[in-house]
Amino acid sequence: MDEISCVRLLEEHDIKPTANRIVVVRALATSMQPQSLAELERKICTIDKSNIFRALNLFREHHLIHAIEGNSDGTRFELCHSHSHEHDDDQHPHFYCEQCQQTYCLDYAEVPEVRLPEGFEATSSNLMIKGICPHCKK
Amino acid sequence: MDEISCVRLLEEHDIKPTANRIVVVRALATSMQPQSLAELERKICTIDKSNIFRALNLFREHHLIHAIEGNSDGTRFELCHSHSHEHDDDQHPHFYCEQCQQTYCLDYAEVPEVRLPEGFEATSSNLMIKGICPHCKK
DNA sequence: GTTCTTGCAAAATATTTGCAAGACG
DNA sequence: CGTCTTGCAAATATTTTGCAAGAAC
Repeated sequence: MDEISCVRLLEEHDIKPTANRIVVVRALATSMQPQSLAELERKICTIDKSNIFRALNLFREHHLIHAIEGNSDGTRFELCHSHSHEHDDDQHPHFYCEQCQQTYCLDYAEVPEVRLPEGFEATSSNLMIKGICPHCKK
Repeated sequence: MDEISCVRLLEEHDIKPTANRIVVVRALATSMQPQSLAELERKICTIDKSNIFRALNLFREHHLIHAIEGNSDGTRFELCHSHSHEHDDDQHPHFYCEQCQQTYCLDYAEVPEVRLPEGFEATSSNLMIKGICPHCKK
């Protein structure tokens, strides 16, 4: 994804496209897998981690990215596929390789609905499958 | 759960039932919800956190408890319902209340199978639903 | 000038390990 | 004795905040 597209993406989500933010979005956009703060920190050595952190929080508030938890190692982030500015309706399962610790998106599949007991109200759901990926299995 | 049952539970999983371990299992057994290390630390003020930590790790290795991730705040632990010593086939969804930060077991439901791409091999899965619980909704 | 953004440092948390003393057999 | 367990301290890792300098408007 080029710089122009990154700027547009930020603006679509009402985020002022500063130099740092463009770099962070681009790092997310060009990653095949959801990235953790630590991974981004390693990739983007020109920007301080506190600013990557702040950018991620901002992106999250503006529904540009969403967090994926349950990876064993920290939270990871990926661009929302849906373009809604209000909420993120794109929630697919993920696969976490216990060997190489990569998180893969299983975006062909849906997270199935679970009937909740009376009074519970869901806002999001997260299905994490763990195991060994093809690359590590060999 | 009384002390005798706790001892038996430990022994069934080939864990030597020391005084500390009995206290930790009991704390887990008498909790309605999965507990985090921090919560256990607060409940069990007689035992150092490093030992609670080591007990939890040991229990996990012996498939007496399993970890539940994706709570936003750290990992939580609950007794395995199945009595297998080899692996844990009891994997039900959980509900995390974003208000009170409690994790509820939805143990009436199953975590549905997701078809994985060629070469991926699953060992466990974890479905976490977030939202507001009845108690906080009022 | 006022507000927003940035980098650095450091606070606050959370997780994990080292080690010596003690318990257990 | 030798092994396992425990408590305390401290190392690590992770997440988050404070603040002053600079950029943007």
